[in-house]
Formats: sequence, structure tokens, C-alpha cells
Amino acid sequence: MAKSNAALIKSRLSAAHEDYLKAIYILGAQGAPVTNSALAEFLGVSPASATNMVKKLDELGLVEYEKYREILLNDSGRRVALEVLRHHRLLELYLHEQLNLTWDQVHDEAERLEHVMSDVLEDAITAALGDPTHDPHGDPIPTKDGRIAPVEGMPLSQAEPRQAYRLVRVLVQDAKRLTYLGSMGLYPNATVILSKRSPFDGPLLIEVNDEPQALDYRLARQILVAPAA
Amino acid sequence: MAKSNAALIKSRLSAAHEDYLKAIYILGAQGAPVTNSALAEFLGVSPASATNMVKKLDELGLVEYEKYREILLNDSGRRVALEVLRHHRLLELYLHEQLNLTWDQVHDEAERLEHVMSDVLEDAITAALGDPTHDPHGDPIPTKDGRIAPVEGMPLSQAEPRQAYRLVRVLVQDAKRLTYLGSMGLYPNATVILSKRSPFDGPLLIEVNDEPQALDYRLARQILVAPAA
DNA sequence: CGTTACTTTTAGCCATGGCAAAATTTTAAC
DNA sequence: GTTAAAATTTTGCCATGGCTAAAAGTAACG
Repeated sequence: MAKSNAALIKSRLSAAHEDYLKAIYILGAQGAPVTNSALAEFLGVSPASATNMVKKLDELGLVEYEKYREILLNDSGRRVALEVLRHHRLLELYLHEQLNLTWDQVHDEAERLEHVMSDVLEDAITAALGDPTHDPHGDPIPTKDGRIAPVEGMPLSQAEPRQAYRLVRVLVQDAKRLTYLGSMGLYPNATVILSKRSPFDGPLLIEVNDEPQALDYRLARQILVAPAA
Repeated sequence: MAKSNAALIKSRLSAAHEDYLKAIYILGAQGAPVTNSALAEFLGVSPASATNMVKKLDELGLVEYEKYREILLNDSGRRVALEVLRHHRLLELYLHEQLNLTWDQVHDEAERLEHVMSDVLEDAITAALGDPTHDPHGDPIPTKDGRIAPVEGMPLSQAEPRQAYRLVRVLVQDAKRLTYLGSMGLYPNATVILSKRSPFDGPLLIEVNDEPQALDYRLARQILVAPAA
């Protein structure tokens, strides 16, 4: 019942609705409370616009929301958000693996395609990729039934010096920064060693696949690593 | 100058604008004059909506239009229309060849994807397919610089009896009818012989790849064939 | 020609999803 | 507690792209 109801709702959702739900999910996953202004800033719209849309999402039964309070996804809303996120990350991986787009090109493309992808296409892409679990940035791909792997890894900025780590995830989205990181070999599965920290949150000296590199502290906080095993 | 102007215009076009331009092109290619009501019927909107949008396209410099007269694409409009048509047919072919969608599934999917496809993706798909000339229905794919192969073939309904023909194009778009035609083997490149006509525009008796089949006259008019060699 | 039938446009409405500016509520500081 | 600052919502506006109903233009026939 809840399922068919949600299916009915879903078929009437616009790309804007989906973008808001996805944004609420992503902001929520970052820990901080999801306020209308945080949402507005994330989406690049005015706070007034966010308030308006969140009220609509509440009426559609997709979020829990009371004036001046934080926004929470309910089960229906979370399912939609995870489905859009699944589309996004499947597309990113597909575009990268099968169509040879670079990892800095895939985000923007997926951002537009994710809203117009049928179930048939989702399944076809899943099959072509062999039911993958992570996209080219190391972000976990939600499963079709709405489960998602927990966050793994720690920021490279907090790594132990002289230990070998495996790069597991890059949270950076900006295309130019991704190009730059790629040029240093900082892709998922790269082997990274933190050689030396600089004081005052200065750059890190690291080794990427045995090549020495300097890395800005703020970028290092957006790169997640795990002990190399 | 005209080119960069058009590029600026293009970046502001909505999916609706693109759909109208594509529809004007397709209707125009069918020979009949493109009136606002024909356009409205083709797109499934009211005549008033079509009038409205055509006025906007005129203001954008994409069509030549005067009240109560037929609508003509100008060079800018035709270029946009052919680009959208190129996207559509490239996508149909890609979805069919690389992702194994059936030929009755690809039209609706391409209809949505065609409006959100970047140049980078267009080029990647073109490269993956080896710069193809026709989609799975035999429709010619416009080139990137806006040229399109002329209509080839004659309706199967007008074929010479007992002659071998090659099926070159299927104008049917409806998914159910396509499924049905596919079940008879009526794909592009099939060998077709018209065995016998029935009077009063009745069904045709045909042979498809040496299998006898009955075919409705109206469908036969939407199947184009060329002499087999 | 003039009248009628048909096509096309205009006028006025609706929903969506933006915005800025004004009003309100919450939070934080005293 | 009171009050000032900050965050949030309300109000009223805009553009887009639909719609229906009414008005106007075109065409065809007697």
C-alpha cells in the first residue's frame, strides 16, 4: 500500500522535486541539521524558494517538516532520494567506464540524465556494469531496494604518517579540482602515504603510487583513505 | 556571427522549444504544409498552445511565421531541429546496440534523453557506434553539421508483386505495433516479397525472409522498401 | 458577393518554480 | 527577561507553458 502510493507520487515528481530530495539526503548524510537556508545554498536558490518547495514536499508526504525546524526525510522521501542518487552514480560510472568520459565530466552529465532515466534503462545499465557498488569517485551506489553502504574511510588529513593507505573516496565535485587531483593520480584505489604535515593547516607532503606530491589541506580533508590492508 | 548567435539562442532553449522545432521539421519533411493545428495535433497540445509557442519561436528567430500562414523553419531553427533529431536517433541506436533495449523501447527513452545530452556525450556515443548513418528503424541520422540523407525507398504497399525487396525503413513509432512487426521479422534489411494484394485496400500477403505473412494495408504504407540489389 | 463553416488567434485563466522585500520567529547576548 | 541580530517565512511579483472559451480571420459555396 505504502509502496504503490509512493509509486503514484513518484510518477508525478518533477526534476526540481527530485533535486530537493537528493539535496536533503546529501546534507543530512553530512551530519549537520538540514535547514531551509542550507538547502537553498546547496541548490543555489533563494531561501524563499526552498521554503516554498519544502512545504510542497511536506504536503506530498515526502518529508517531515514544521516551520522554523529542520527538514527530515521520511521513508517515501528517502526512497526517492536514494533512487535518484542511484541513477546519478550508475550514470557516472557508466559514462566513465563505457563511454570514456573523464571523471571530471561525468558529474554534470549525470546531473541532467538522472531525472529522465526509465527503469528499463536503469536495469540495462546495471546489467552492463555487473551490478557495481561504487562510482568513479568512490561514492557508494544505493541498491535498487534503497540500501546504501556506510561511509568508509577517514580523511587523508587525519592519516597516520608513514602508513600506506588506499584511497577510497573523493568528495570533491568541482570539475577543475577533479582534473587536478587526477593529474596527481589521486583516484580511488591509489596507494597514498602521508609523508609530512605542515603546521597551521598547511599543505601535506604525500606519496601517490610512490610519486611525491604536495596537497592542499582543504583538499586533503575531502579525500578519504583506508589502511592499505 | 550567425553561428555564435545561434549558439547563444540554443543554450536558452527549453525541451518544449526543441520539441516544437523537431515537430515542425518532421511535419515539413512529410510534405504537407505545417499549420498550427497540425503541429498541435502532432504534439498533443491545444491549437492555442501551438500558436503561442510558434510566436515565441518566431521572436527567437527560429521560424518564419505570419498569422494564419504556414510555419517554416529558417536556417537557425532547422539546425536546432536536426541536432535534436540527431540526438534522438543516435540514442535510439545506442540504446539498441549497446544496451540491448528492443526497438519498441528506444523511442520513448530517446524522447526524454535527447534534450539533456551534452556535446561531449554526443561525441562519445558517435565514437562508440562508429559514426552511424541510420537508427534501428532505418531513419537517417543527421550529421553533426546538419546534413541528412534523402528519403529512400517506396512504400511496401506499392511494391511490384513477386520482386525481392530489402526493407529500408519503418515509419511506425507506436511500441505495440513495432513489437508486432518485429515478431514477423520486419526489421530493416529483411528481405520482403509482395506475394498478393487484396482488393479494397485489404491486407497484403507477403514473404519475410521466406516466411509467409499477412500484413495490414495501413501498416504496409509505413514500411519502406528498395529493390533487393 | 454574402453567408456559413472551419481554422486560427486572442483573452483570460491555472500550476510550477523561481525572485526580492517585508514581516515574523528564533536565537543569542546582555 | 529584554532586546538586538540572525534565520525563516510570508507576501506579492515574474516567466514558462499549458488550457478553455470567445473573437476574428479565411475559404468555400450558393
